[in-house]
Amino acid sequence: MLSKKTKYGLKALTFLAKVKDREPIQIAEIAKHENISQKFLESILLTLRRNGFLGSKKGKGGGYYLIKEPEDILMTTVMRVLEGPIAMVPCVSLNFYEKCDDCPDEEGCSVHKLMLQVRDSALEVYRNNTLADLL
Amino acid sequence: MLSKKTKYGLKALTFLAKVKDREPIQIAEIAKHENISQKFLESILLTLRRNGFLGSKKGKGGGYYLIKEPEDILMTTVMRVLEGPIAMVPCVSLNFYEKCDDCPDEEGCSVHKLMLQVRDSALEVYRNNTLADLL
DNA sequence: TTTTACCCTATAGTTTTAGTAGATTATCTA
DNA sequence: TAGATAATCTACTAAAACTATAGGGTAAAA
Repeated sequence: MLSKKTKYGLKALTFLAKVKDREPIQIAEIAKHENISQKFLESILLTLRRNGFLGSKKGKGGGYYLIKEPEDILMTTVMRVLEGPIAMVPCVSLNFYEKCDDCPDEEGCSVHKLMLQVRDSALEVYRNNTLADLL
Repeated sequence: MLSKKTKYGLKALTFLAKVKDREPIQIAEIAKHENISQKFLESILLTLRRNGFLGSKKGKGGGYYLIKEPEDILMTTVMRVLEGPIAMVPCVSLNFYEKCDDCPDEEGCSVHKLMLQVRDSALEVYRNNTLADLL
């Protein structure tokens, strides 16, 4: 299942991508427009800022704004930041690899075999989609 | 993330698919061979039996055995039984569809758009793999 | 001094991953 | 045929992890 964190994060990004002249939008406004718990959204926007997608401005007239062009925001990056590994199993993860402790033979593992294909197919989708494609 | 339930279930299925003449294998043996908690595996095998993948036999010489040919066991079915919906969001699920309560416009939703592609790509993988392909 | 993002903590709820205890059924043996 | 044994079956419980959200205070910008 996609976490609400990711869902909300994606919605916030697409919302901000539509804003004219990238002027700052307040958390409250995004939350209201997208039906998101404001406090939850707060933490999501924070991680999006820390990971280089958004900029922020404090005080009156402040808020969040996109600091990249939507065309340059790949879904692979967004998903990894918000949702974590794209692979469904650590032993087939490119960026978060970990050996299964219960599995002696990775090459002979049926789960490994299947999940490798699933990872590749998901990866292809995410690589072929930028934020601009979702608008 | 893939649940351990699914992971163990897949491992058990591939293990049983390799058994000569489909003779019954005890839970304990599968659990030991695949490093799985026996009691947990017990409940997994039960749902696999209830869903028509396995047969069981009680008493001495009893155990579980495959009742279909591995070539006839599609991963779509297995995944839906063990893991649940293949879609990451209910609003793009074929078998478990549900409307998002926070989302007024499904067609205009960026998450919907993206997850539809992810679902289709995953579905293609699962459709192209039977249990036999994992051996 | 108001407005906004920032930061930390707590918590209710849910899901996952088991573990415990015993009932039930089939087979084997005396 | 009776009883012992071997296995699945069932239900309940529980610990742990994760998710989603709320509260309250701090810092910075206007």
